Order: sequence, then C-alpha cells, then structure tokens
Amino acid sequence: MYVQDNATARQLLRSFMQFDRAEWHKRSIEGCKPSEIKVLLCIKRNVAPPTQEMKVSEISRLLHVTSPMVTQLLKRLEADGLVERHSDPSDRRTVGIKLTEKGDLIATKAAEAFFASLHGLIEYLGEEQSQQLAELLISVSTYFNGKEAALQHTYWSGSEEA
Amino acid sequence: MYVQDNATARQLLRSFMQFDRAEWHKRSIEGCKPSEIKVLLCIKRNVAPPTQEMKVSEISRLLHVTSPMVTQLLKRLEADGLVERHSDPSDRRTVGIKLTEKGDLIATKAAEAFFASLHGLIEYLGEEQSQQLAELLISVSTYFNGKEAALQHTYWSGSEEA
DNA sequence: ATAATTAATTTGGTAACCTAATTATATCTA
DNA sequence: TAGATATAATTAGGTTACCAAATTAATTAT
Repeated sequence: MYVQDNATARQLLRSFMQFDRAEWHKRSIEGCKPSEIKVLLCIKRNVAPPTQEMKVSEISRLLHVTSPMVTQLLKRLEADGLVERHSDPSDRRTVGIKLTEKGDLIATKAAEAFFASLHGLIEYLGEEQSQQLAELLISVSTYFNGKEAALQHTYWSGSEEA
Repeated sequence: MYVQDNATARQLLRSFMQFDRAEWHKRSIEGCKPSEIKVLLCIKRNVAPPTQEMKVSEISRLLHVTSPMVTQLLKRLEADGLVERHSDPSDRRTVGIKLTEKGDLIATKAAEAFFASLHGLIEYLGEEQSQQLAELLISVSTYFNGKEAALQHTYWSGSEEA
C-alpha cells in the first residue's frame, strides 16, 4: 500500500524539514528578538484608530500565544522603551498597549526588512508560483490544524478576525 | 515601489506563519519527544549495513544540530532503552550508536504515523500539487538559506549526502 | 615525543513557549 | 446590594529544543 506515493511523501517531508530550518523569521533586528518583533508588528498592524492601543488579550489571540507569554514579552519591550502600558480607566482590569516612537520605528524597519526579503523571494519564484505556494501552504495548515486555523488571521493580515 | 506585489507578499507571510504553527511534527509518540523521534528515525534510515551503527558526528551532520545536542538526546534515549552505545575499538574517541529492538519498534511506529499523515495530505492536495509544493518549498529554502542547504539531505532521504 | 587535531561530552547558558495559581476588577444574581 | 462568579492581566515555575565554550580522551602529524 502507498508504494507509489512514497517518493512524493519523502520529498514532501524533506521539503518541510528544510523549510522549517529556513531563516525567514529567526533574525534579530535592532536588538529585538523574533518574538518581540512579532509583538511590535502585531500592535502596529492592528491598533484601533481612536486610542492607537491594544489589549493583552487581543495580542494573545492574534499571535496565538497565551496571555502570560504576551505579558512577558511586553515587559521586555516596555523595559526597552518600545511600548507603553496605560491602565484603562473604563475597565481597570485591562491595559492599553501602545508603541512608543522608538517602538514604531523598529516595527517599521522590521516590516521593511521582512517585505524586502519577501519581494526577493517573489522575484526568485515568480509571481504566479508565489501565489500558488501561499495557497498550498494554507491548504496544508488547514489539513494539519483543522479548518479554524486557516481562517484565523495573523498580525500582518490587514483584515479583521471573522 | 512593490505596490502590486504587496498583496502577494502579505499572503505569503501569512501562509508561512500558519504553516509554522502547523502540528505536522510536534507530537510526542510513545513517550518520545519530537526531537528524540528525529534521532531514532535518523539512525534507522542511515545506519550502514555492516555494523548497523552510527556515530554522533554523523547524526549531528544529518540533523543539522550540534554534537552536544546529539549527546544529550542520546543520553535520554539510552536511559529509555531505545539506543545502545558501544565504544568503537578501532577509534576509541568515537561511539557506535545502534537502535535497540524497542527503539527500532518506536522508530517504525513513528515513521508509519508520519507517512500516514503525509499520505492523507497528498490525498487532500492531490499528487501533482503535492509535488509542486515540495519543489516550491525547496526553492524557498534555497532562497533563504543559500544553495548548500537545499542540497543537504535530511534523515528521511534514502539517498546519501553529496 | 610532542604538538596539533578530532570526537564526544560536560557545563552553563538562551528563546519561546506552556500551565497553574494569584490579584484585581467587573458583572451577574438572589 | 452583598456575595458568587467570571474575566484580564500578572507572577511563578516548568519544558523543549537548541547553542557555545571548555574539557577529556584518543588519534595523527612533525
């Protein structure tokens, strides 16, 4: 059984392993660790216009990490002067989180670096193949993580959660 | 600049993030952690016929992890009775590593689980798309990690290192 | 015979996550 | 409206998967 497919399965597995080791998001930028950069970008891309602030729970949901993890990351970012926390007067359990000027600058630089790298990739693969790749990877995520996962948005998606 | 491509770049980034979170190799099997399973499979797939043994340095090279890491993993696997170490009499600095019967059994089970999951994926995506995906991911790795990376084999590749 | 090299190991980190328990506040209910 | 319940964030402590530097032991090269 599966004799014919074995070659494809092995190729796939090998390609997954290699992609896993690929350094597309493992670099520190301006002294920020990858996980910290993700938080900065998440805030930059998802703040609501009136206050320009986000809640811990929103970041947690968008990045798919627990709120204790978000708290820890924010603690470091605050110590580095990249975000500010203000206790929300309308619900004092929550905290409004906002990028500082410095934090915004680093987020911008990080986004530029990410997109420059991606544009290089798109040039390398070609527009059409790049789009196909994105579609295929979403299908793979759907297959492995169940349908919900593929519908969830990450921090760089401009659109809102369903 | 890059205005047209921005949508593609964002889609790509989102697909990468989602794939990153996909649980295709994050499961423990039979009490073995993912990293331990990788070592077991690496040994099973790459042992040389005469002795059925491997060296730490070979595992390290094939899995792209440092030898101290391999040593640590082997220590746990040995404690669980899944591998055996024999000091090689022809070069007593090195150690021959071999799966025990129990280790071989778990490696077999792990491989079966991996491939069952992959065959499901191939069915889901279709044979042709699966192959295209594998090729695209290898291209992406080449782009991000440099040409050498794409030529290196992982533990499931039946073929030998170049 | 000594120096240099190599293989594996020990030691002591780090990054990125997690769960459980705690604290403070808000909301619901009797 | 007082007490019970729920929710947001944090603190505390643990895990996995890695790494670099130093060490030990054995081999090879001068």
